[in-house]
Amino acid sequence: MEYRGYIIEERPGCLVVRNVRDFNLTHIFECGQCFRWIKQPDGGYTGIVRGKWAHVTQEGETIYIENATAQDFIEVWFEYFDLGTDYSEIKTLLEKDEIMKEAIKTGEGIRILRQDFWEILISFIISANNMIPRIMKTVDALAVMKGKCIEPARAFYSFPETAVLAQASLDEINQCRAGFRCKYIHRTSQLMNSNAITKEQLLNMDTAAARKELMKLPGVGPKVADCILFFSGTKFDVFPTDVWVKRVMEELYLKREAGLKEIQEFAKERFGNLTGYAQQYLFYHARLNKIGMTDKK
DNA sequence: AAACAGGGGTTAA
DNA sequence: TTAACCCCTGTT
Repeated sequence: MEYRGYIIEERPGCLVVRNVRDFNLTHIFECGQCFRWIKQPDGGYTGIVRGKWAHVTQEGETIYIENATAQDFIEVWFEYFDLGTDYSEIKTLLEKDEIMKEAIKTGEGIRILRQDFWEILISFIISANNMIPRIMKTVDALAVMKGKCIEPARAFYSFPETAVLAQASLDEINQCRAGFRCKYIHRTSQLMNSNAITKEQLLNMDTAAARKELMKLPGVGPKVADCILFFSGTKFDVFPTDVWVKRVMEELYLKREAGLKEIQEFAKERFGNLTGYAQQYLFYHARLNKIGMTDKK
């Protein structure tokens, strides 16, 4: 059958999706936006989304989603992989910038996953001053501790519900080994459980206000707030500026050291309302090619 | 082998 | 504006 431009075919235990463009599993899963997809020996990735696991592989413009049905595609995967968005159009607009053109060449198959707001919030609190393998371990530890077991044979656990984390004691949260971030997880969970902030509220604010609102949560500063807004599909004109993005902007664009505010204003000027996507291509490009790492402290 | 640096920032001073 | 921060891995 056909669904919104994609040809989908149900096979036993597996879904085949054709006509998938601007899509590269490595670019998507290794560009730092998600923490629950693990590369497998067959080159595919196994991940846990909305309480269900899936294994995804790709051959050209065809993707195979193991443990998914056509109905799952319509209800979950189409949106999750942002398949309704034309990334060719985004890239064409950004490629007018010669530097960006290079960055896009590196990560041409990046797509911004539409991830769960609550899971992204906690995941990016954990990401502060941390590295990806450890963030992944910590998120998984939280899931094992407080999520639901969805596949005993492979120890797959869903991300914990807000109410469950909110009820956990700080001592319990500490067992996920997130260190000084545990107290942020603890307090933020309680605030979120009493609906301190909802995604719907943020959608109705402008980006600056939404950012400010998120930063009221413990453990959420400017960078983490931008990541939460972007990777939860709430706002797209943000420019999450971590050390990599700072370095790549300084090296390729500004040619000097620059502050956070300066970089973000420059990005807004240069990339308009596509700053989020621009940031993601730059981040992936900078990390893969270690741009900005030479002779910088 | 034991010490040390530093990591996809935030907080508190 | 700047140091401390949990934990862990990779480096001296």
